[in-house]
Amino acid sequence: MKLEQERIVAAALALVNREGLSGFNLRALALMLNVRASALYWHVGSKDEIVARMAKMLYERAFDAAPKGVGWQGWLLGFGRAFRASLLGQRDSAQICTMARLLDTNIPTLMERIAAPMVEGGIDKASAVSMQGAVIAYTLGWVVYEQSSTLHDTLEQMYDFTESYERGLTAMVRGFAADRSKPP
Amino acid sequence: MKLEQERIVAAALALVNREGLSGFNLRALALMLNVRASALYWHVGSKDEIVARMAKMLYERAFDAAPKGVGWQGWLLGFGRAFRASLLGQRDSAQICTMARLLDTNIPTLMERIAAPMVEGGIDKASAVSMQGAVIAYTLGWVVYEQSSTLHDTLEQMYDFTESYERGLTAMVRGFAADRSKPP
DNA sequence: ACCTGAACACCGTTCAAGT
DNA sequence: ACCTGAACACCGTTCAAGT
Repeated sequence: MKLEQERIVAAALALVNREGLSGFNLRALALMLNVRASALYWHVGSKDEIVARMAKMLYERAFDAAPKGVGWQGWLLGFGRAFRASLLGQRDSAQICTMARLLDTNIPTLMERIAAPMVEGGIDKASAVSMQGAVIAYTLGWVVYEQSSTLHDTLEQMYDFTESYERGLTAMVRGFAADRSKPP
Repeated sequence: MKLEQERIVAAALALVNREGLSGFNLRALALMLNVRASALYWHVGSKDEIVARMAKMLYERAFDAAPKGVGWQGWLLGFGRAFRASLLGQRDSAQICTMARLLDTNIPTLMERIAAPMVEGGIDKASAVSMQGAVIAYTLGWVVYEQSSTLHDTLEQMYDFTESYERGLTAMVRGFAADRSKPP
């Protein structure tokens, strides 16, 4: 039963990769699974829930790919890069994350797990979640523009996406480090 | 004729404020203007175009509200805050900006205008657009989570939105300043 | 337990026809 | 020039009915 949900989410991500988010609908999704659209409702509550699970998958991929044991600054940098890579690996992923209404049950566990490497590094939990949230927000927003069908080409000829993302990321993390070295 | 388009966009923003983005449809929008949905197509090309114009409005409000003549670092900080304020003043604004496919004609002029205060401050255009883009991305991403119906309450009890946004913003801008003081 | 078939209300968009 | 009325194809979702 859990397996069926994961099959649905995987098919949904593949469908968005092929057709784009605007071409993602339950009839086409059901067709990929050799089933009718109404059959999906046995395994999943709504289209919104599918979108939420897609977004969760993108966060988890980032968490799994991010290098561990590199200190809290290294973790912030690594998770940011891994999150961007996760998003760039999936078409319209930034839109998916933006419109996803993550389930209340998923949120605490997901945030705990992501902030854990920082707390272990000696950062208080409030600061950890706050800084982590800033890096995630920056990365998501960055990919919104990088994936924008109308903005991508124009932006690309003004600066290199990876290089500029990196500059913003390191600037932010360096600024956080400077912040924490001044107040005891 | 231009006036009609602005009336449509204003009504659309008001409708989203009342009903949310999911309740925003052309029949309801037309009703607000005492007209049928099909009549909108005389003044505007599509629903997507209306969304693009809504997003453009949000960027312009930020630009107009941001303080001028405060140096390039002050401009980055001021524009970031003004953009966040503009977004928070409109329901579901982050979603609007994310899904908006800005028209190609608007992009160059809009970006030129936003980067102009930095270029006047002695920053080369490529760096200006890059740093500006990072601040915009961070702010948009931040408000995505701040406006998220399922995340807002959980995040609010972990940290103060305004204070944490401010810490991320100043960290990034301070990092940019440190960057530029080292390489000549 | 799991799926189909048919239907429901709703949506963006088009277009002939009105004024 | 600007709008209406009616229609089109499509969508998420529900639910009785099948197996």
